[in-house]
This record gives sequence, structure tokens and C-alpha cells, in this order.
Amino acid sequence: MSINLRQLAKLLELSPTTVSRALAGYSDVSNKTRRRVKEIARKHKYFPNPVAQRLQKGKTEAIGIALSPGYNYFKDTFFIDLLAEISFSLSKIGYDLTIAIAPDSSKEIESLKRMVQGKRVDGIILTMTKAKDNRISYLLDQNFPFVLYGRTEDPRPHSFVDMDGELAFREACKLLIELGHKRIGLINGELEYMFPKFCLDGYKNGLKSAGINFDSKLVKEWKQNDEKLNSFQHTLALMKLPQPPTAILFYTEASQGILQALQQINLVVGKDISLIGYEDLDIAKTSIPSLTTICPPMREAAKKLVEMLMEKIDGNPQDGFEKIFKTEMIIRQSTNKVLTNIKIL
Amino acid sequence: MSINLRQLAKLLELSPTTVSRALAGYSDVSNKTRRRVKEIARKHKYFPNPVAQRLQKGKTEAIGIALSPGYNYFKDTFFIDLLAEISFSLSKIGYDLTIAIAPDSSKEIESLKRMVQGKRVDGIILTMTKAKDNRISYLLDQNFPFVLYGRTEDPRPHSFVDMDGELAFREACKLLIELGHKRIGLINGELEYMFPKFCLDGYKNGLKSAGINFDSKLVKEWKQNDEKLNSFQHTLALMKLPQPPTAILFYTEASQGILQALQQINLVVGKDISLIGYEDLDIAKTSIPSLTTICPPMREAAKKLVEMLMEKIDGNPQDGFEKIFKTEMIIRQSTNKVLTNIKIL
DNA sequence: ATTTTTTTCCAAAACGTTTTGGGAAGCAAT
DNA sequence: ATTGCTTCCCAAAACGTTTTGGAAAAAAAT
Repeated sequence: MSINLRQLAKLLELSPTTVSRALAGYSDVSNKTRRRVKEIARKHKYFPNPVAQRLQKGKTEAIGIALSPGYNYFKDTFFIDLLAEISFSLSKIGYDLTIAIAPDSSKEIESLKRMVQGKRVDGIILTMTKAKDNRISYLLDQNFPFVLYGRTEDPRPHSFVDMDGELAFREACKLLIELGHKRIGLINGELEYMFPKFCLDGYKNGLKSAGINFDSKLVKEWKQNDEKLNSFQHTLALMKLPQPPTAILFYTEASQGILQALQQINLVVGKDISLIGYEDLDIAKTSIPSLTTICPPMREAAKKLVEMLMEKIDGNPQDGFEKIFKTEMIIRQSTNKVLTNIKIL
Repeated sequence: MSINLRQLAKLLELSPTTVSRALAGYSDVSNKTRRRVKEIARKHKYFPNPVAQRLQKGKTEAIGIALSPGYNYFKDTFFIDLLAEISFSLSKIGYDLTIAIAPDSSKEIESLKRMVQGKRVDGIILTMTKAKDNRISYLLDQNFPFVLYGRTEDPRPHSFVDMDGELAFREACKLLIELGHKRIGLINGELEYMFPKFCLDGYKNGLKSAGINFDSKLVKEWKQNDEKLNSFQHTLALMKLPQPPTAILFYTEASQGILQALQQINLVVGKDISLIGYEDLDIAKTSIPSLTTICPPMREAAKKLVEMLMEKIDGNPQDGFEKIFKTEMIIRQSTNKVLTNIKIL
């Protein structure tokens, strides 16, 4: 039903070599022949078989992204945006995006092995990185090309892209302090992951540079799959403190619980309490009042991720490259005043 | 660095044929030889190159799922569950899952073509089906194996899996009516898509069998990317009617806007008004009060989807198979009374 | 001891490309 | 008329498997 190179060559009364090279744009085929080849190829809907190309080139022309469904990030829209942009970048260079979702986190390495040992992809993108991350150790041990979205503490050289969480939370703190807040709560992610560590650092540094003492009672750690330690309970706990916070920093995905908790104790967001969320999700825009957020440049990050992975695949696998993106603040109604020098919507 | 079949055969002083067949479990190789082959293969970490296998077998051993990032469903967690289960089912039979995300909906066909004409996958899964869906027409025209998650009006035989939205919304209606509700609002999806049509039918049939007249003022259509027609505005509009509803049916993903609107006009959910959402998202469980939902069996659907696609790929491409799953009601706090015969959490 | 059957193995072809290493023709320079 | 350049083309090998169609050896049957 579908024509192949040999048949096309026979049709053209040329060798497969010439047809292949004509289509690939080599200069050792005359323009006249090339035009003829291209026309007939189009007419007969010839498309080179990617599997054969891959075998010959020794590349799969696919990259993998390994995921665990249990993670909270995975229920997140930010992640979809990342995926969409990666997919788009890859399709432009003829690559496929293969996703491997382990049934649970204990099967993550197995899922990686399938891709690596099975030579199913040329490179891998990893998200939700931990300080000690056995997936990363595995890939480094195997010397397999990969790029992280996020950082890790493994000292061996490797490539990664990340958002500057320290800066983001430091500046969010600074903004709140300039608005007059002195007690600022933080509902953070699990410190096992790398990103919340940086956020905590930024929070602490923000307080310190304003001369405010760090109070561990104002920091909560949000645990996945734990009904006691969700954002709703954390918010209630924070507000029940003898000296409750007048502002809270958090991840936007947790906003529902926070808003419901505040509502339950009759606090008006943007008046009685200020909120800043990390990630500019739709929920932040449509919420009433709308939420001030820290907006990470996901599209740029995704592009860079693909770019770096390609370098890794083609180039020297020893090197490590890194890129840390600055985030942007988007001031909305959940913080009462507006500062200059910041994007306003 | 990594051994291939020929090298392994040389090591074993056997022909590649025998090694291949030993590993594949053919009976024309002695058990003694098979054991020896398997051991050495394991010791030298031999894994057959899937690209070579694919070329020889004439299959890509990958299936594709085509998506557009603009869709609202795509920002949905249900979708991730579906993806995870599909990925898992596929990995068990050695298949990869390739995702192709078109940058916008105008590029959807292009993205499909890349997979179909480029022979990058053996079959395709489509979601978010429309009554008239040019993606489906394209695949049928090309006679390419695919299975829909959702239905369409194209009369040509094809395979699909779907939830019984008519039944789901009819039963939700029935439950509310039994609780004493007479005016029931519906915040539906866009009728361009197939699923909301069935939901509307179910809603109408539910009313009819209780002898309640359909009132079009109680039905709203939720539009993607339209600030005027979001669930918040729709809820306010419904409640401002001369005769407002005492209960609302909706998609759980829209719950935030609905809850905020009700809160703004000081209505207590589960007392002043009852709510039932379609999809049992986390948000329904953690919301205060928790939300009664219609729970579609996503895992089963995903499994069936893969199973049917495999039949389609291997078998007779003329036939169409279909499977419509029944949903389940999960009663929580947003509906005031509890009925027998229904699962209670 | 011969024939038949079963067991165990393998050479060669095939899947559809791209790359390598020329070769023939045409033209210009000697 | 020979030599040297270009220009244009191609045969053969290679990528790493699986399948096909035997063939040799061993075992069983005659």
C-alpha cells in the first residue's frame, strides 16, 4: 500500500542511492534529477520509513520522559505545559517523545532501565529531582545522556535546567515585607525534593536581609497523600498560632485548601491576609480574589531542556551544562499593594 | 559498548539464528543450549535492539496519542490517570507510548499525519471526540488502526470506549429529585464535543421521568478560554434567576468557580444547595464540604482501550468494537441525604 | 542394517534505509 | 591525444534482528 525507496527508485529508473541522496539534499545529484525525484516522491506519497532510518543511523530519534503517577506534580497543569512544549520542540527536529509512567515509585528504575538498556530512546528528561536520586545515579552510572529539570546533589557533572527558587521566594518575601508584613508563613513541598529546599533558602534569606528572625513554627511541609498534612490543615494550624502570619507563601496548586481554610475562619484574602503562590496556574487568574503569583518561564525552560539534551546526545557526554531561569512576579489582588519594577496584570 | 546478537552468537559458538530462537523460546532448540544461551546473554547484558526488531517485524511497537494543549480536558488530572494506565498496559506488552502534542488545534491533523504517514506508530488513541471530527475522518480515510475514547457521529465502523454519560447524569438527576430537588441546574461542557451531548440527554431524561419540565434557563454551557462563560459566572447567573436551582450538576474540574460563586452569595453547600460533579478528582475529596461525584472507571477504560487497539492492529481492520462503561456515584457531603444502593464513603 | 522420525541447528534472505568508495562521462587544460 | 577536474550517478555493505527452508545428527521404528 505504501511505497518504499527501492520501488520509488525503480519508478524513476535510478538507483536507491541516488534517490536517497536527492531527497536528502546532497550536492552530488543534479538539480534536474532532484526535482524529478521530489516530484515523483510527492506524487506517490513516499515517506522514508523512520524505523529503517533509525537502524541505519544507530539512533532511535526518540527521547523519553519517565514519570511516576503518584507524585503531586503530576496532577499539575504546569507539567502538561512542560510536556507540550517539549513535544513541540522535539517534533521540529523529527524526534518522538516517549513517555514511560511507572505504576508506582518503586518501579521507577525498572521503567528507566526499559528505556536505557532496551535502547528505546536516545536521551532522557527527568523531573521532580531529589537531593539523593537513584534515578540520576543510575543514568550517570550507565553514562546515558539525560538532562534534569531540577537539581540534585550528585557531584558528578551533568546537565540541568531549573528555576531559581531561591530568588523567587526571596523576592516574594521582600515584596511582602515591603508591604509591611513581618510574620510570613510558608507552606512548602517535601524537603526530600530539591526545589523546596531552595524555596526555603530564599524564604530565610528574604527574612534575614530585612532583619526578621526565622520562626520554624511558620513553616509547614506539605505531604502528598497525607490527609493531616494538606494545605487546608496547615493553613488552619498557622492561623491558630498565638502570633499568626499575615501573609503566606505556597505552591499555587495548593491554593484551594488554603482559600477554603481562610474562608472558614472568615479572613478576607488581600485584606486580612496576603497570598503569593508559586506557578501561574489558571486557578490563580480565575480565583476571587485573583492570586499574586511567581511565574516560572516554562516554555523557555522546555526549549532549553531539549536543546541541552540534543547537545548531550550528539556531543561530549562528559560535560555538564546548566541553566537557571529567573522567575517573574505577577501582582494580582491577593497582595494589597503594587510595587514598581514588577509586571502588573 | 553493548553487545549484539552476532557477537553473542560468536561467543557461544552458535549461529545467530539459534541464539535468537533460544531467547525467543522456540522449541527447536534444546533445553541445554537454551539455558546456556540465556545465561551468557544475561551475563553480557544482551538486549535485542528494538529498532532492528521493529524493522524486521514491520511494526513500530509504539502507539500514539494525539493531543492539543489548548483543550481544557488537557489541564485535567483525569487525563493523567488515563495516560498512566495506558502507558502501563502498553509497557506490559512491550509497546511504547508516543505522545504528539500539536501546538494548537489547527495543527492537529498535521500532527496525526506525522504519526500515520511517517509510520511512527502502529495505532492511535484519540480523546475529546467531537460529533464531526476531522481527525476521525482522516484516520478512517487512511484506514489506520485507532480507538476512540469517546464517541462520534461518523457512521463508518470504528472502535471506541466511552463512559455512559447519559446514564450518569440521568441517575444524578434522579438522586437529586429523590432528595426533593425540583429545579436542577446543569453547567455543561461545549456541545461541539460528544460527551456533553450525552450528559444533556441524561439530564433531560432524568427530569422527564420525574415529570419535571425542562427549562433551558437552567442549563449553561461552559466555554474554554472565555472569561464571561466560566463556571463562576455561570453559577452567579443561575442563582440570580427568579427561580434559582436548588442543585447543580457540573464537571468536577469546574468546582472551584462554582464554590467561590456560592460562597460569595452566602449559600452553604450541602444545605442551601446540593452539588454533584462528574469525575472523582482529589479536589472533590479535599474540598470542604466534600463533593458528591460521579466516578468513571478510568483504569478499566484505559485497559480496554489498549486491548481494543491491539485487536485493531493485529486483526480485521474493518470491524468496529465498542464498550460503554457504567459510572458509579460516590455520595459525600455536598448532597444532603444518602440513598441505599449506592456506594458510600 | 536400513528406513523413518525427531531433534537440533544453521545459511541465507529479508525488513528499508544511508554511507562508502568508487566509476563513467563530459569538459577544460596541457 | 593525453591528463586532470568536475559532475553525476551507482553497487555493495552495513545497521541488528527474525523467518524461511532446509540439513545433519540422533533416536526410533522397521
